[in-house]
Amino acid sequence: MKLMMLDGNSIMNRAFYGIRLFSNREGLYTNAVYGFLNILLKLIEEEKPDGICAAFDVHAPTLRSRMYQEYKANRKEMPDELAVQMPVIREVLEAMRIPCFGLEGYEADDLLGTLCSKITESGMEGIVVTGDRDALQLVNDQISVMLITTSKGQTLTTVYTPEKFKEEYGFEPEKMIDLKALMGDPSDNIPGVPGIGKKTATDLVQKYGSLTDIYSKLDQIDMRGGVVDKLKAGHDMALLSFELATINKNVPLDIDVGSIRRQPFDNEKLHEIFVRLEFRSLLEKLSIEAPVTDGAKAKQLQDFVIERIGPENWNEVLEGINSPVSVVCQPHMAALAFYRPGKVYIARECDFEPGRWTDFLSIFFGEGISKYGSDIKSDIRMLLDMSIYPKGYIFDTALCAYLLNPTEGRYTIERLALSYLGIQVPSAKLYEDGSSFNSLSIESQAENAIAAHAAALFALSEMLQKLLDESDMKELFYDLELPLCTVLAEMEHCGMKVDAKKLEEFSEWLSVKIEQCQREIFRHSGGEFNINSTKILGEVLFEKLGLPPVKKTKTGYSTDIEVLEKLKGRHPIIEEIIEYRQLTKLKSTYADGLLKMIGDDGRIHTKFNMMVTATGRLSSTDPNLQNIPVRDDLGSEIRKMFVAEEGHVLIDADYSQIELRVLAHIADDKAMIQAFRENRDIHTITASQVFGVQPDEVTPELRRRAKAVNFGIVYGISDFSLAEDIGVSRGEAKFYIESYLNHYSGIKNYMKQVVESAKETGYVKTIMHRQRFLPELKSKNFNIRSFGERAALNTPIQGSAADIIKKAMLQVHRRLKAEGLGARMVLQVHDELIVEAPQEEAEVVARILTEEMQSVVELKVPLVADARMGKTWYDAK
DNA sequence: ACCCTCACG
DNA sequence: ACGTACGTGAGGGTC
Repeated sequence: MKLMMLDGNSIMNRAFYGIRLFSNREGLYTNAVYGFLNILLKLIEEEKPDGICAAFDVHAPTLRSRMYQEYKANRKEMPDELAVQMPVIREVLEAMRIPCFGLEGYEADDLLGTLCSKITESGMEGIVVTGDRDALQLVNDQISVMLITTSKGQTLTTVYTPEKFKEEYGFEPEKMIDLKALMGDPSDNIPGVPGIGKKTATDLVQKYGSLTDIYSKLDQIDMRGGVVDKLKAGHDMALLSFELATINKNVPLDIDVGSIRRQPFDNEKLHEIFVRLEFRSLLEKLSIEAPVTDGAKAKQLQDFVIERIGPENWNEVLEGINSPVSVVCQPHMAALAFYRPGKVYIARECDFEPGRWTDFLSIFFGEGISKYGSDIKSDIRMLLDMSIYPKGYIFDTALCAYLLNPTEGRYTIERLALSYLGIQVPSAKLYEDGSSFNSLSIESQAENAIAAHAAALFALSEMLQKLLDESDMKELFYDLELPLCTVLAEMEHCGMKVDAKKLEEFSEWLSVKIEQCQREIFRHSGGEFNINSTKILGEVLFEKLGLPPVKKTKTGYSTDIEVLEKLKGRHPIIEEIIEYRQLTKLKSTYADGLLKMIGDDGRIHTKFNMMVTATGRLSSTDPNLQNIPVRDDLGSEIRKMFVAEEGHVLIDADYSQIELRVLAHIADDKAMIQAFRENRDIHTITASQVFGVQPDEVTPELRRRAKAVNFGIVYGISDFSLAEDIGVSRGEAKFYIESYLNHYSGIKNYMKQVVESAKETGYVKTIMHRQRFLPELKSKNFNIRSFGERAALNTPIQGSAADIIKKAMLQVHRRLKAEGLGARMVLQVHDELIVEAPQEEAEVVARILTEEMQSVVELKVPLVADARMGKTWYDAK
């Protein structure tokens, strides 16, 4: 009979600090609960205990706090983000039928100690799980202690048996108390003997035994560093700390340890809790199904028949569709399922004659059939790749859920069904692997899974449409985001032409340079090593070569560009490393990275993601074409490899200062509005105002500083960071900011007002009503809260600029189509649009671009866009 | 899986 | 007194 005893507070603490902070959609922090459960589930699996229980601290004066009043006063307060999770874990443990103990006036330690002594008496076995080394004093032949540590995000467990303890510490487990008495516990603010650290304390206990022994043999102690004097002086402290470190094993706790047995979880309750906490992976791991009795919705969703569509009946079925259906497409489009209330139809390519499949798809994806989808941009892209031009999509659950809360991360049918409907649908993996779908039988898992997804998608569409109707984002969704799906799908489908040969040559040239550079580095360091490893590079620079470490990271020496710049001139190796970094970055990420992505058509087809950013921007992946080098000469060579098709040109149009213009508009700042209306150089004007000189007296250096201030304002500035950035003193930076805000008083007011309003409502909005929730603003943690404030300031600016260029994309797309041009939009880079156009359309297209980009919205300042053209992206920029 | 570094707006 | 600018994605190393 083995009983596992959890130190609730301690494990929650480890979990909290071991995992990055996250919360559910309601802003309830859940990371510690999540981490706790992962640890617990792993332990249950590995240790297979017969019984489990947990002990918690109860807020009340404890014996320890009475003994040592400073103890309580000095003890670090539990952060609020963790405190709110304590009742939640209690609730979860109750649903798992794991008894929790807490007793006023006693700490969890003491309860565990008492349980252990009961176990020892009754001849059972016990294992204490905790993150607190104090508990090691409980180790004996029947009791082991599992110590949980988190290091670099990994959770490690070490089981201490008497043997293991002795091996590590060199004395018996119960002498742990004597050790603590001498060395104290800095994390708990227990003092120990002043001047005696871990090393000396361990030596003392090993050589002389218990605290009593040590003090009775003081005259025999032969150690350096005035140890004996320190012991004499700290005697009282040692006695007090001994008391504090001793775990009470005789708490009045009326429990029969033998009766604590594992019981089946209350799955219904767990399901309810996990849905609320959004612990989808745990639901899956524990195979907890939704309670079927959970209302009509769940029933309706399981209440459908599956009908196969084939060559013989598809015409008839499609003709009978007169209301929206929800469609789930399988990757590669070898199969699809669609739902109308009560019925799921499944169509598979393998059931159709060659060529007939696309006929079917063309009709199904025609205007006549209204469709709900999930991530329809991807579906449209797939269809375009099959030369089908889909129409009739009227809703997208993923996109809608993203608008409702853009910081959630993923918006799959599975996840949305869980959080919006409280329903578990089978994993999409069952049908997403196309190869298996073609070989399955009617009742197979994959078929049921895709059908269940289609059904859930329908219910989700109805629910999310309602939520959208209640929001003020209907227009944003139906007139901007939804139509943009087609535009982006077309851009992905079209792709950008790349000169593979030139790119390969560049890669080879880089290889040669890298080798030279590497040789130089090895020569300077006097040996070979992996320059890519920051760990080893740090050792070489700061230990072997003895250079001064400028800055540290969490895990060691920092070797980033800022550090290297500071070390420049102190050793010739530094410049070589800077060059090496530049060359290898270019080769691996850009030259070789892009070469891998060139398709059979000689073009690169990036993916534009609409549901990633917190602000409403797009992002680009596989490959990322939004971060192609431009800021330095060698890097921008890459842009020469992006070329226009034969007889075509690239036209690149970008907004001038869109974020500052948006800021001037939102903040309604008279001075900045005027500057933009007069079409002045904003950084020069800023410099003139902040530094009190005439505009024509603004030196390049002053303009540079003003530019940094302008950027800083947009990001939510601090004097410290601005000082770092432009290399002036903090005081000077502070003066710049104050001066700036005095001249731009509208911006000063805006900064104050937007944060206040966000704190009140919990969210911020863009000019087109895109919203972002900021639960961070409620945090008691200064850093988290400050982050929330900067995000509150920045999101309306960055997000409104994103709204604007998205609308511009729709208008440009429509114009190009309406005017029957052969030009195609191929790329968007946040404030920049790139179009590939037949040579003869160049001038017309350049004009369309600037016209449409400038006219999307009427702000208090003009929007300005400039277009350039060339055979390569380099030339067009 | 996470960290560091570095590319972009 | 805190710790230090917003938003992204990719590659290579480490554990």
